[in-house]
Amino acid sequence: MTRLSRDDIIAGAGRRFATHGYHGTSMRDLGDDLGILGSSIYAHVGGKQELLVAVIEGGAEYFDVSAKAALEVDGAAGQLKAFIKGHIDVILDHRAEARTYLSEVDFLDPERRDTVAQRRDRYEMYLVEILDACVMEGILSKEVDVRLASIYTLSILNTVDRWFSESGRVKRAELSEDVYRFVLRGLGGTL
Amino acid sequence: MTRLSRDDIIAGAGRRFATHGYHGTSMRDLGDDLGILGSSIYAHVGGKQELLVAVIEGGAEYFDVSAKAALEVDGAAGQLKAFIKGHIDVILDHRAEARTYLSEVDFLDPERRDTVAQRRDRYEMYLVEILDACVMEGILSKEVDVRLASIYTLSILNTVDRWFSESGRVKRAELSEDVYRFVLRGLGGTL
DNA sequence: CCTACCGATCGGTAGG
DNA sequence: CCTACCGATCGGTAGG
Repeated sequence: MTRLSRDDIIAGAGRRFATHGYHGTSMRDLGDDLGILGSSIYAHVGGKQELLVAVIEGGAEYFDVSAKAALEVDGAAGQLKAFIKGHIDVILDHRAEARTYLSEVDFLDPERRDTVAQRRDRYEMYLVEILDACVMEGILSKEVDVRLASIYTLSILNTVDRWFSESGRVKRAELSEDVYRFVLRGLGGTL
Repeated sequence: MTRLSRDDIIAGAGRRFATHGYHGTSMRDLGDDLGILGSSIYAHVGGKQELLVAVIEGGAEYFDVSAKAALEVDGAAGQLKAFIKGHIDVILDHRAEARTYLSEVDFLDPERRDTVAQRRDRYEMYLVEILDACVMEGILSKEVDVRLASIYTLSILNTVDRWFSESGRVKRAELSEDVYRFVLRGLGGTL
């Protein structure tokens, strides 16, 4: 039994926030999960809100890293494919942080919430850029509403953790491929 | 200043739950919104959980009615169009109930939560039925994974209230049309 | 990380 | 629907 690290506490908070919500989680609940008292958590972090900030910014970071990597790929089609696969990997490999990031932002203090919202907008803009590139390369028609397309795509991607199971019928690689095909075709593109 | 009805209380609860979450809402918060004391709410309902049940089952009912109406339409394409338009109308005309239904189900008592989950599965089955009909009518290919298709479609539909604005660039009728086209094309169908 | 607390707020009730 | 409460739980702190 060694002492817990700050990261352990944050990871535990992420799991609780993702399943029970920020307001549905008490410091004592969290302590129980970690095998310590609720009050002992204050030896590692300043407070409950600080935990939410850490979890959410951790989640945001995963998505940003993934998007930036996707932009490095050659060719718009490859970028779109990488963006989709990257998003699915983040959401499934970091379920707690990703879900908290996607669902609990509203409970951040107003100022921090705005910052995170901007960061999320920027992430969406990466996808818009990629879709624009698809139009420029002639993979997608100029008539495509790229803004709507990015919203549809992210709606699908952000829900994956709600139904996907690693042991299910559909495999993860197939899913990425299928979403890519669905989106590209949906926009009238050529595969 | 006349007395509030039970429905007024439930509507108020829906608004609060949708924006602040079930656990982020206290009976006193709710009373403030309604212009009464938190404790006065107990003259109308048995408790907080009963409010959540009422809001969520109200939301579920709107969706069910909409889906059943869609199934009455002639032709699979028309049914799909009606299902999509109906879902968007429910989510935008009853934002509070719909959002609470979609986001706060986990906070229902276990038994009730299972019932609601079944109801939601049944709603998804309506869409699967419609997509199956599309395959049978030759609008969609037999290779289409109808289960995945229904998930993608509902993912898009369930997120609409998060970004759509009545005063925005895209009109509601255009949106329904656009989602319909996106889905049908995405599945390799013919418009 | 625990002991021993604190004031504030929570869901809810009795009685009118 | 209000007055006047109740015990339980909340986020958080002082001191070790």
